[in-house]
Amino acid sequence: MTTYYNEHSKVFVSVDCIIFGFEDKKLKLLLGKRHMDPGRGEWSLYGGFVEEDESLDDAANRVLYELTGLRGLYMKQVGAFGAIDRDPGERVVSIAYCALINVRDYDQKLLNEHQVEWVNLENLPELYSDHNDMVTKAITLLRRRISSEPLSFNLLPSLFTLTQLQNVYEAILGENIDKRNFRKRTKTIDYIEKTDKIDKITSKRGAALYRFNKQAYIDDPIFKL
Amino acid sequence: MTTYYNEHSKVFVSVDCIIFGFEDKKLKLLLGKRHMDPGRGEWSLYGGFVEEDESLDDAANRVLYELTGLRGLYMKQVGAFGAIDRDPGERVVSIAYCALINVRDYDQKLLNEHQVEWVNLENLPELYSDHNDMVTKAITLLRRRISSEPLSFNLLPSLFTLTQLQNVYEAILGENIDKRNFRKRTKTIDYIEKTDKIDKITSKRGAALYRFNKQAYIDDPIFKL
DNA sequence: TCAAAAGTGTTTGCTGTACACCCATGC
DNA sequence: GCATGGGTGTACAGCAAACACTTTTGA
Repeated sequence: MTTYYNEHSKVFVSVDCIIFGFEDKKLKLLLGKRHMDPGRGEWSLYGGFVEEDESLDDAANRVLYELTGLRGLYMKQVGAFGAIDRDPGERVVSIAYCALINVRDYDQKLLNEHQVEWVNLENLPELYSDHNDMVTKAITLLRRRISSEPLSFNLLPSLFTLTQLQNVYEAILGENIDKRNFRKRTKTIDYIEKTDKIDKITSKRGAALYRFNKQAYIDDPIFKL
Repeated sequence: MTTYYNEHSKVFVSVDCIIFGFEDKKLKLLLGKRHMDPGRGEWSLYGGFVEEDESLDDAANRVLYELTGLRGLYMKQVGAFGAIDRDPGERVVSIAYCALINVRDYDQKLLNEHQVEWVNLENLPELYSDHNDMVTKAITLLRRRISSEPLSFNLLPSLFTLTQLQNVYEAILGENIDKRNFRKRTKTIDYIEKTDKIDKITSKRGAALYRFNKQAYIDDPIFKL
């Protein structure tokens, strides 16, 4: 039961993107140093203000596109952050969004252009404002969801080996997984399909490449890994 | 990396409260009819604007207190809703919060005073704006959390019978639970304590009253029911 | 005496977990 | 020929699910 608008104050609303990537068996985050005040020089998530003509989701996708040049990425709202003085300049409410991208899809030139880099989650620096809280919450959600939703594939190329897939789970959950048990489980999942292609890059013997059959998942959306 | 504030537009930010209650083996929602434009007369969640001197969480707690006169209730953010035209009047971004309260703690007089009522979740009417979406998301989160966090106790009096507790789970999960298996599980949970009190209201024979020992939970916060 | 809710154990199947060795290849 | 990562099966335990009858008491 809201009361009349004009008795109330407006605030800035922004979105901040927690962008996860995966490389060298490690989870990474795309971070940059702020190049404006307040907080100039501090490590920060990449964000932007929500404009009049766009929804929150649109704003998050726009910001992500500006940074990566990629569209249609997996993205999910993490939550709204609204402490009074969370932004040192003005009152800004920010909606955090979490994205999962395949590091190899990300154009290296853009790293320099936007002055961002992939930072290992393990040695996360102190971030601007409440961005550390945002990251913490995003990781909690990611850990909870990774076993019941097919998110892991977003962090990998469309063709991947079972070892790569297992490495993603180990990085996110922060624990070692038994190889035989893991592969046994993948075998029961119909839409993790073995292709006839072989990856010869990471091993001498070569490893079978698998792919995620999205349509098969949509037809029977049960996931447990 | 946000750019300068004054290039951007401010918007109204509100909170909306999804208030769950439990009575007669049914989950209920506290709803009212809007008594102002836009949307006058439509069923709606109870909400309010976020003011300059309060955080989002503070605003949600204030709104909930205004409505119920109760403080310290369980409350959790559901998410931010920000479609451009979600509010027919002005651009308003709203943060949905979910609260769990014991219906018997709620002063009946306030029902009339605020013109709200408990509505069975099963026959939920069409709500103002995107409030149905908020409710749907809140229920999804509630279902997911009820088995791994001690939320159910918030919907019950401090002393409750195991049958009442089971009824809460059945109402939230929407399925019948085997009584013996359910009670077996409760027995393994140390902080669901049997008291020496007997409830003689709902049964002739009388049922043992239990209580949730919050401190014991905090000391060993593992929950699985 | 009957209706209504409380209370109580056992069996069975399945799922999750622990565990170690051979294979193919490039260098 | 050896170092590197790929690939495979079994046994056991613990948990989850199915299942039916007795007890108490107020009306």
